[in-house]
Amino acid sequence: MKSEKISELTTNRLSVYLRCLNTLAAAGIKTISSQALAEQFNLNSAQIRKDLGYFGEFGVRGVGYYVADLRAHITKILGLDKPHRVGIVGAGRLGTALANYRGFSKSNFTVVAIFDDDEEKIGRRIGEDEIAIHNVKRMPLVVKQQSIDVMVIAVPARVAQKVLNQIMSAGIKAILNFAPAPLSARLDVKVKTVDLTTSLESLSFFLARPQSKVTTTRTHKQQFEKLDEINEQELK
Amino acid sequence: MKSEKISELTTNRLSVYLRCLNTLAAAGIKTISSQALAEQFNLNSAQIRKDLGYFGEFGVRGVGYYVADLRAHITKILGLDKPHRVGIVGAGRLGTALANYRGFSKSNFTVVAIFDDDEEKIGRRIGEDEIAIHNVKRMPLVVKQQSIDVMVIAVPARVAQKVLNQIMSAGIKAILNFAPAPLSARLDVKVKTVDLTTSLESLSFFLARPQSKVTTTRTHKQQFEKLDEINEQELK
DNA sequence: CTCTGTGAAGTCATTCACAGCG
DNA sequence: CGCTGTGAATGACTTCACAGAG
Repeated sequence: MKSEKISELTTNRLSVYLRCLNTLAAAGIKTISSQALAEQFNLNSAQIRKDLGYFGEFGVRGVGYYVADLRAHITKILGLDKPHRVGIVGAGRLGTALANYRGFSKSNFTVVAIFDDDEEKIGRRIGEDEIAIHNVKRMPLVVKQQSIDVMVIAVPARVAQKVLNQIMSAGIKAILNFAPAPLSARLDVKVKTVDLTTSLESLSFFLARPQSKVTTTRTHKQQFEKLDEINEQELK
Repeated sequence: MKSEKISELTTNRLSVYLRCLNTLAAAGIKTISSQALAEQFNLNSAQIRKDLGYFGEFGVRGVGYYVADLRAHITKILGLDKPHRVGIVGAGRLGTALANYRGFSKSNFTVVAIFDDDEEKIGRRIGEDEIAIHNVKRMPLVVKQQSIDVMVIAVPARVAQKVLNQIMSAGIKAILNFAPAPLSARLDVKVKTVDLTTSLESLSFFLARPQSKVTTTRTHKQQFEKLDEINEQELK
């Protein structure tokens, strides 16, 4: 176990490995080698070993990794053994869709509050879980009361920096940003931006020049494009 | 103008530059140097010049770039001068939220169809634009009729690969995937995955070890974290 | 004299390849 | 003997630094 700096590329991949292990565990597979794992999910075996190597020695030489064991380790590494409580700023379409999204719960994330500045919306409750919409001004208070540790920005780009500043003032250190805006944050605060506009525009570039193949970032290429093995399943 | 391979990191940044130029144009600024652009938006001036350099010589030495001119060039490079027609597979919460999202239109994207396999939903129309929900089996037909060139996957991970195969069969070459699943695609098809689970889990990792600073991918660091210049705006 | 465009250098990430453990 | 863990090699991306255009 070293104390090197861990790249975000590595943490992203750990999340992917965890997902793969979940699939394997569900299939009843008890043990797997880095090679088998790599082949099955289009990854690189050396990279798996290297990524895991930053955190310890979880494998057994000559055998591979015990699925349940490795799963527990990665869960711990990613801090998913402790629950996270999520707030969403912006009760628009995206914000409410995210509030209702059930996919987070598997990873121990629960949406517990929504914030907005629209008097019309404040006080209402959203979705089956009846999540309350609070006045954005009460954020510091609600963050404390509800023990929120992750905040999602789902507001227009125009006000994103202001909202980010409020979130930082409320003491939040981890933020998932959906606003297509360049944001500045303190160094002790982590902002992860998901930019749908950029994603689409990048796809548009690909369409605009089908001849000159765009080089995909290697990680993604491996993860998502298996060389030619087109596995055309029947149309449903 | 060279004919090198363009990295996806570059195309992502072109999209960001375009956004910055839009802001500048709106502010009435006619001309800007790579340095000024970099400072204003937390970018690196050499990288801006290098990125642009792959496509031509758009600047004027001693002056910088003409905002309107560069904007037109990048728009053309990204293929945003031609409209794109988008289909969404999955009429769940995420799919419908995306169908209603107005942010795409600025970039010349229009959502024209939704697909689902739920008989309850097929035939209905969604949102102000009354976008029809089609049977996913009719995808090849609707793709042709509506000239769809970009498809969004907003279905559960379980069926994502199957849906991707159907999309590829329908002749689509550019796909934005929201399903948290490892997908395989033909090499002539571009799949861009937006993985909310991985994003959140990566944030969780950051929270789990605040001591050892995670090294952010440099591009993002520059874009989103301006060294210490905390600009604490008043709470609204 | 300023700022672009670009080789060269530097930094970081991935893949190779193999020593050595179980 | 198979597979991990890891230095060494390769490759990709970013930043530096400066020649030369305007």
